[in-house]
Amino acid sequence: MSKPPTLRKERERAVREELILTHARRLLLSNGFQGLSLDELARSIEYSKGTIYLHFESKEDIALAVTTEALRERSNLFERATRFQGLSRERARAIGFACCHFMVTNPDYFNIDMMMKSQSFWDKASDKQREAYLTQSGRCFRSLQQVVLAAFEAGDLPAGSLPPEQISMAMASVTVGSHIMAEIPGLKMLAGIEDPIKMVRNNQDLLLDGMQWRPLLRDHDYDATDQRIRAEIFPEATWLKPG
Amino acid sequence: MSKPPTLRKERERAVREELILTHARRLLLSNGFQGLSLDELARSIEYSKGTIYLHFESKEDIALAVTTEALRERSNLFERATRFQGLSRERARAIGFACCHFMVTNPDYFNIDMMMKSQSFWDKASDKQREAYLTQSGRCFRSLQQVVLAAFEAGDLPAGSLPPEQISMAMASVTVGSHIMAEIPGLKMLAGIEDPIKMVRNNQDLLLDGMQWRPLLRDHDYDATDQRIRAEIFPEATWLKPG
DNA sequence: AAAGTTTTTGACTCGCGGTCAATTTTAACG
DNA sequence: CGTTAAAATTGACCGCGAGTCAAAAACTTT
Repeated sequence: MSKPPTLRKERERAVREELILTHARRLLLSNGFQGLSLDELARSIEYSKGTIYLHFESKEDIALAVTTEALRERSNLFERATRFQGLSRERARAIGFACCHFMVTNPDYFNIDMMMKSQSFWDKASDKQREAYLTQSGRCFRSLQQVVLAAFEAGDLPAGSLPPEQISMAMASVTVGSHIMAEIPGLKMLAGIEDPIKMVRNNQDLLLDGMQWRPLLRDHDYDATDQRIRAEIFPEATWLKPG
Repeated sequence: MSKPPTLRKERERAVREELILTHARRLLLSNGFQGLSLDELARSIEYSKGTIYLHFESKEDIALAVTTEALRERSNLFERATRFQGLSRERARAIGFACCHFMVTNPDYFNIDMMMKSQSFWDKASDKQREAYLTQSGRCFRSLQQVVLAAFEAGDLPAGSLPPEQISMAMASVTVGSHIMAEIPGLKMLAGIEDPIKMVRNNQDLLLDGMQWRPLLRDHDYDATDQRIRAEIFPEATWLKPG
């Protein structure tokens, strides 16, 4: 009994799965979830529709997989951010920086991600994809939490004010909310928001000041911190104007 | 030429439209947007599917109309909140209170509302419904803005820190974001959030403190303010524990 | 009560997510 | 090689649901 080429088969399978996801991402971003047609996707990848279903349980499953891929990238950015050498609030700022960088790099990620939150959507995805998504979410949250805990240890956050989890949640909340508000076309006009990223970061600053996370915005040159973050951690972030 | 009964017809038409919306709301909340079937809706209202299309252009149009109805109610709450007699930050708190009250009263509103943000959805709605939605959004925003401007006039917000629109946007952002984060089942477990409303309000407080909106949280008894808000403006808000 | 007008209908189309029997490709063996 | 067994791939097919429109019903006018 010769060793069957199962390894090669597995590799080929993985390659094809990536092919599906690559094209699915493209179609998702250009047409949205509703507009993503599995017949079109099958045509794109030059395999039949049935083959797609050897990899994914449903259309929702595919979308969740695409989202998780992006989320994994995001987690990587967060982990890089936590490694910034500096004050605790500077490291928090590095995570905020990572958020914004991800936002710029994946401008349509949030639209898909928001859909995941609905129960009916979640239900139609496979356990495997759900688990993968939660794993990546956990990585993001843990990076944030790590920085918050370090801030308490350093005495940069007033002890006993709020539990660390709630501080992490507050930071995530303001970021998500700001991003959503920035995307609404009507309100952008109404409220005169010109730069979404600037709004997100302003709101993060306000929240962190509200928590008394030292040094407060007015007591430190965070523009200089941004330049260091970019130079030392995210040199690819060309959206940050130097100086 | 006798006056034809156009007025009666118009009234009947309006009644039927309301009938459609009432049943659509019920079905939307129980089955979600995907799960809303127009055949089922037609059966519910005891009219044919064709008749529904005399009132609305598409399924999306119906969902938008349902959302706008809720948003109108929300605007009413906001306008009532602005009438609270007190310090500027107390009035801001009254709006936050209104948000939470609306959240409790319409627990599934946000899920539908989030869908509206996607371009493909918005495109399929009629101009009429789009306009109505924006009108109500504007009312909400203006209530908030009014309170912010009053705060500047009273000197409760430091002049020159941020433009008033950005302050309003920040408040809206943190509220929306907190609500979304609170709804994620996995993270609720992960971060140990027990009471979503409490989280929303905590985050609002942190943001307002960060803006230096006086009196700061620690300098004032806002629990007492809440009791007054409930007593004077929202007696129907039974979710706020007294004392 | 007949003719004209408006309102209402539900059978129909069309496109899509999802399935599975049939077909093709690949591996196994003498 | 040729043959056969197993695995992989396919695309015709199904059911469902949004949206349409010719025909029927209801109503108004003369």
